[in-house]
Amino acid sequence: MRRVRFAPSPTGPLHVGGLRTALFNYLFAKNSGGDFILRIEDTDKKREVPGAEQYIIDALAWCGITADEGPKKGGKLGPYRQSERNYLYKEKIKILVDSGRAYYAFDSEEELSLCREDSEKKGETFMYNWKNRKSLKNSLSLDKESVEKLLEKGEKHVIRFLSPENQKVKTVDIIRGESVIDSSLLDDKILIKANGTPTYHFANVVDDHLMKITHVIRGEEWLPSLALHVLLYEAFGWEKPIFAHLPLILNPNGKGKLSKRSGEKGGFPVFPINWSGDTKLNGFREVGILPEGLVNYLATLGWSTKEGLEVLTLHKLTELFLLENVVSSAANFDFEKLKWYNHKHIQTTDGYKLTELLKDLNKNAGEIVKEKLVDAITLVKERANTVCDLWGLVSYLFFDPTNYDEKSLKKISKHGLEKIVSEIISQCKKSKSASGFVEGLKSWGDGAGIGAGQIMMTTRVILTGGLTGVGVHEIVSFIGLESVGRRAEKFGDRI
RNA sequence: GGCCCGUUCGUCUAUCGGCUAGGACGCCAGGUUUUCAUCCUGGUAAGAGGGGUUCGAUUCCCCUACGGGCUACCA
Repeated sequence: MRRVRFAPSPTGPLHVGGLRTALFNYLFAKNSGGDFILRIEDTDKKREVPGAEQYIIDALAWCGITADEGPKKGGKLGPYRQSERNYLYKEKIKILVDSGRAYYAFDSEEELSLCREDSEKKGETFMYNWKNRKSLKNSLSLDKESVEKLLEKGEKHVIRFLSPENQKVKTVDIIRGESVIDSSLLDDKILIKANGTPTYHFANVVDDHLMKITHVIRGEEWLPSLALHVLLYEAFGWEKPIFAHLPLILNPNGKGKLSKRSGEKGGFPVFPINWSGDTKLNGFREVGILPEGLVNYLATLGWSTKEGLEVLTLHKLTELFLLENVVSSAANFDFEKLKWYNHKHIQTTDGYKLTELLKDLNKNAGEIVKEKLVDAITLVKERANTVCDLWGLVSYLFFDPTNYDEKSLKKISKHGLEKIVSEIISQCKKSKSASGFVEGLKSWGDGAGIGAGQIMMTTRVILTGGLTGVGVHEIVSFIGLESVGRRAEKFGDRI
């Protein structure tokens, strides 16, 4: 059975890149009834942000993605926070040290940054590996006794992986295929930091093995580390999972990874839901995007169905998802297309649900009687791209226009205007229903020699303040003849 | 700089050696809507460049260019 994991760091709100990774993991697992595991990679306590873990869980839940095992949910292969698994890393690193695949290094950070500066001056990149490890301060260069003495003394040290000097490392990524890396280009990565906690590379491999992860699906930024991870598995003698590196999501112009800044510049969020940390941030939810729309759009970034299907629900996506159909090239984020997907999902969402969402998002809408608003929204929802759009589409059904669109005024003819307005007012008094009103106006027009189009356009301007909106008949029937009369009088006063 | 990954319409993508290069978003035009939008129909627009391999390359290989990622005691 497939077991996959999403392993974010709680360093801030989850952005769409991370969300897409989570989504693909989830779809892949659920496609075959496998397990989706949430693991919090909080080994770097300095960077941890309060509330971030909860945010990740909430954001995923909003999208309909729930973990089968995780820090809150529990599970038989926990704990699911790396900070609570240190005893396991201690246990496993011993295996590597004892077998000579890892070693103690006593170089201070200052010493190393001096080395880096030195190399940089020569136009080189400093690497801690087979080339120079013998001339640095570690258990390979020092004799056994002094190493023991240093350890006894409690001298600060890290534990590094001993990268082989001259080995061709074959890596396989099922999206990109095989690749061979020369291990002499690798450096002796730190596995255990001076404070005794593991780095990503070590914790990741140990946890994936212990949690019986079958497929590692993660962002492309990990591709350069794949050879190291493969070497780590081999050093332990563990079976490797299958690796898949997802292409990155880039800014709309293709320059750089999608970032908060580019979202600000382009006028769109990059987070699923609002973040209320030290800086407040809007999410897609707050600008009126449905989780169904976001999920659908994200799924098409780097993946597609053979049949070219476009509008799909989460449920349908899990049915159709194939890792083989994931592409290897990065995708530019396009808010316009997201809005189109959202538009499609709004059309199939019922008016009641949309009303609740709008009431949360818009204070004015919150004050309107729910049943009335449901009716109005049902009338207009097929036109909206976002939940927020709904308000603009529906407001003339509740409020008299306060001003009239210039262009629309020009379009309705000047002469006869007063006659039309007063006829509208008198029809309001005479008529019993919306259809009676419309019919009455039309037949009056026939007699007076005024075209029906002209009358309806005028009525529309009176009712909406412009030449927009649902059918005149619908508007009249929704707001009632009394309101129509009032709006006509207000309009009459204006001209 | 070094290493790695990538490159099909403006954007997301299809094509697994035979192509008049398909679909979607966007944009434009027409129709429906006595308005606007929705909706429908049509149009616009692409294989980065150069070498190979082949009867035939968008597809396979190499080089170049461009873009991206990594290069931390961050993940």
